[in-house]
Amino acid sequence: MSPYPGEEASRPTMTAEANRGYANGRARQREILEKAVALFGESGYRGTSLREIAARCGVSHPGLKYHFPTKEALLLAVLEQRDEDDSARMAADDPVGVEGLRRLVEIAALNADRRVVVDLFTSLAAEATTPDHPAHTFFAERYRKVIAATTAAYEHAREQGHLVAGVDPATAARQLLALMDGLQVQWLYDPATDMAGTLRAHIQRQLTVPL
Amino acid sequence: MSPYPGEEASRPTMTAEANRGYANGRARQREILEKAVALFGESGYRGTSLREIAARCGVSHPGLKYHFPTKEALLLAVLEQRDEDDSARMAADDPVGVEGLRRLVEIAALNADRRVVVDLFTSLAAEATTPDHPAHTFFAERYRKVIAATTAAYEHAREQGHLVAGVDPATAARQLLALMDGLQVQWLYDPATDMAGTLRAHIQRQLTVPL
DNA sequence: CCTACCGATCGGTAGG
DNA sequence: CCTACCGATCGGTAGG
Repeated sequence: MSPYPGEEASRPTMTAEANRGYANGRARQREILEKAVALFGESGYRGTSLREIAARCGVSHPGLKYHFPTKEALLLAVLEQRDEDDSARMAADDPVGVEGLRRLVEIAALNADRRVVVDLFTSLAAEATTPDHPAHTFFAERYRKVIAATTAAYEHAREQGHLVAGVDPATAARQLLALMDGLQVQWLYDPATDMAGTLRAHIQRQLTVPL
Repeated sequence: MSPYPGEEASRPTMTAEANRGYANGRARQREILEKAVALFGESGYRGTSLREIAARCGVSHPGLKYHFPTKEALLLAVLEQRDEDDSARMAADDPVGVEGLRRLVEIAALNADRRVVVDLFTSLAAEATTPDHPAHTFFAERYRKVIAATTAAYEHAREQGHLVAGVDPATAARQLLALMDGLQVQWLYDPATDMAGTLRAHIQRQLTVPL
């Protein structure tokens, strides 16, 4: 299923030596993804060259293409890997109600130590608003899903009587996620920006219980 | 003062014909800026070539450089022009208190008909978080100024007794601007997003008077 | 994984 | 404003 050679291609006739080579290949792939995250975040997708990424990994640029056949494939691999990491970090698959909102504040707090990741999503989300950008569908889908999940969290909070009267779950969800995105940009320009605290203050004003 | 030749250079010895040429030059400059706004917004600064902009204006790319000596100069001219337009749109130089907050909602409403402008600021603000980007200082300064002005508006509202207890002006200002930025990204992905309405709902919850 | 190469495109300059 | 050019760099490919 993987679109990358050297991974599945050698699997059927795998010997001990091929297996070691396979493990090395995986490590190299992780290294490439790590460097790509940093560079796509710093300079965007369009502003980053495969040669730059390859150089940071100590390989030639066709060497990089041995692991990821095109620049676009590398981009999508980067985004999918980051999404998986974030999902793992969210622990529960569908945190619910006030607990779900608390999770978002925790993520904002964690992000203050992950500039490369914040840089990545901020840069690419803005770059990919054009429909023909290779990451456009990824982000359009991502916004749709995250807004839906956050709306559900607010709805659950309302059912529990934890929501201040007059707060509309769908509107509140869009506000919360817009706030997270906007605070990340402010924080990139001014690291003194308190992302988690500012977010917490916003949510607390919508709740009847302590966050 | 202008860094662009063909504008001041010919001024001292201006004849009727040179004057007409000068007027044509100004019109051409406006056209270049207009096309540059659209392309920088669609593809970012790094993703846009001078040849693309020039082609849309029907000139050669050295022809474009006759008006703007470098790509960077063109970028800064675009940003300065947009800032002037927005300042003019804000009418009063320093809208104050609740009236100042209302102005921000009005701008959000206007922006729903100015995709190119929203695209421009969203793309460039994200791209320019790197300190060596030519627009970095512009945006860092812009955030600083806009946050200060919005904080002042909230403080004025508080003095008038229009602010709900517990709303901190500085925090509220950062929230409001983050919300605007984040909603613009959501709106670029989903034009059904109600930027002005969502913003208005947020502010209304902080006020003791109707917005 | 490498070297060597491709055509395309970039921002900028020379010279008029 | 133009044509013609520069060196640099791009993503991708050939062939091993």
